[in-house]
Amino acid sequence: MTSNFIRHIIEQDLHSGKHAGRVQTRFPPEPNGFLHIGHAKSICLNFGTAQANDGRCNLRFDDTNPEKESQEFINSIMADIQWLGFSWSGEIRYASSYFEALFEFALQLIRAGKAYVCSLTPEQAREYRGNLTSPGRESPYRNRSIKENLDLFIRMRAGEFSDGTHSLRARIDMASPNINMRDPVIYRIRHVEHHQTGAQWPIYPMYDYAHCISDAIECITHSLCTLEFEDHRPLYDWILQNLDKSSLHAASDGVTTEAEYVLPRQIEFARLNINYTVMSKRKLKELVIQGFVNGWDDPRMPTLSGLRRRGYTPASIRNFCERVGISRSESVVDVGMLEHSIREDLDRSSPRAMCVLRPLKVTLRNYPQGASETLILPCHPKETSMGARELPFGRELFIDAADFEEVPPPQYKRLSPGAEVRLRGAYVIRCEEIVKDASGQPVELICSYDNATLGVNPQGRKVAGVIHWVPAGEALDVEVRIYDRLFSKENPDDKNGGDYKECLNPDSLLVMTGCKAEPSLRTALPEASFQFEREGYFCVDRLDSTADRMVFNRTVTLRDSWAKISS
RNA sequence: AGGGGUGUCGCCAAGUUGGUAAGGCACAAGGUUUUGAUCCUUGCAUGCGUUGGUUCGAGUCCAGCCACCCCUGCCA
Repeated sequence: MTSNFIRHIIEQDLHSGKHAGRVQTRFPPEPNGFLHIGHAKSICLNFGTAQANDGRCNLRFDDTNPEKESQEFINSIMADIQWLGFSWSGEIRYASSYFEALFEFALQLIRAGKAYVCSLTPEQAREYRGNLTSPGRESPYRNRSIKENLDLFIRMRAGEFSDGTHSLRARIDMASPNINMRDPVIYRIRHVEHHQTGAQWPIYPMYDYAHCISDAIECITHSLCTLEFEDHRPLYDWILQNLDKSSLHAASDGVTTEAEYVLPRQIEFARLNINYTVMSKRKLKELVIQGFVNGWDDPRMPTLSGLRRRGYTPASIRNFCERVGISRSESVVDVGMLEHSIREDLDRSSPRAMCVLRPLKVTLRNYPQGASETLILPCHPKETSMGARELPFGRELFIDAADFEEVPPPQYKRLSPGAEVRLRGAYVIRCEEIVKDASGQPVELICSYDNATLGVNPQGRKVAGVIHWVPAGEALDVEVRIYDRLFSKENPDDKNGGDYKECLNPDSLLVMTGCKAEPSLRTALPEASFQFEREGYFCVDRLDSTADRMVFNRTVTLRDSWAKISS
């Protein structure tokens, strides 16, 4: 476990006794889309930090903008977190369940002269805000009396005003070089139903206002978020510091005594980027809505539900996140790192099987007509505890067309005319004749087998190549979906390259039908992973696979040093 | 032009009082192997954005410069 700056901060806090040894984090998604692997980094960080320090981690839906949110997303987020292997502390939290408290705190700010109702239109407000280099101007409503502000704000809540006519603003500093401090809006009027609170509220708090108070209510000690919120930290602190601390404590879930009640600290870290994919919810949503992929859980998507369907395991994703680390520098992680993580896990855990993607018939002419035998193959080369499976062997087989070359390139170890190759777990065969169709394509290989080579190497010669095969009669007809990266450019977000959708990889999905799988696969359950020997890791599609038409998704290929040599 | 950040090997990333650059991925070369897989061994930054300075000694301290990222939603 490599160290990082957040672990350092927590160690220091633990050492100084800042929170009396307490570590409380939270994962605060907005339910406006599916979780992706970038969220996994945050989940692992937040839940992992709590776990490592005997602390707790809440799941809190940051649901302050009902227009974009829905219960469907809440459900998927909960499922994904559990699938990843984490469990939140206590009940699920919602920022919306703090609406009443949030309203009371707003009243408190107004009474202290720290907030006012502004009646500028959104357009005017933008104009008054100034820009990056010039300061803003104070709103003409900035000096309304406390009494008037109270009256107006209460009427806002009562639903007397239409959307956008008024807003509640924090009274900070219109000349601040930090634009977030130029009297930020903390409440807006929105006459829309909320997925949790229904039609109860015509006003909704803004993120900056709701988030810090929600943290304080939940007695969060370390509020971990991504770098883009760095500029918001002064506002986060301002709001909490301008509220009466004992009233915050009173509204909190009461874990600590008054003396121990410490305000949460926001700490930012760099978000995860991976090459050959996009990581913004907006773009992922666009891919779904415009039909470039088949839903949020399309196996090509970097969403957790997509990765799951692709065959990624929770452990592989957790290991990946650990490997990538936490820092404050923006970076782009090579997708090879993710692939390494899943290969590492699946190599250890998945049983081996054979499946021929592009069947080429092989007839063993010296194998007795009508005869057959049953071979026993181990399910894993190292893990003997995984047992063995049976495989029928006979005169007619299928091998993969990719394992035969009529004119073999240098160093070729597979089958070619006159050459010998080992059938995995079975005999050594020699290719003696090629049967071709009208166009000259090989359709069948007539071979001989050496019946002295079952389980032993041939005498006096070395057979270096080993290829996979299935029995022709008993093989299962299956569909195999070959997935590749969704984008063909390393950085789809690169503005110079035009719209990110222009570099979608046209070959990101290849559906192969008529593939031949060994019969032991018949009982494979949805989501089960296998290594199809010499091909890669595949899983049974959890949604589309049926007993009479099994569907396997390619999770990732095996490392392929031959591909490097041969090209 | 203002504010906030970041720059250590092709990609991530450690480096906590200045003492002479962890680890992972990738890559390369060997070895084992009935998966050209796995596994094992070895190699891979006299260099830490850059230029100066302080010091016996600097990735770590100081100053200047350069590059890149974020900020002008009543989004989060």
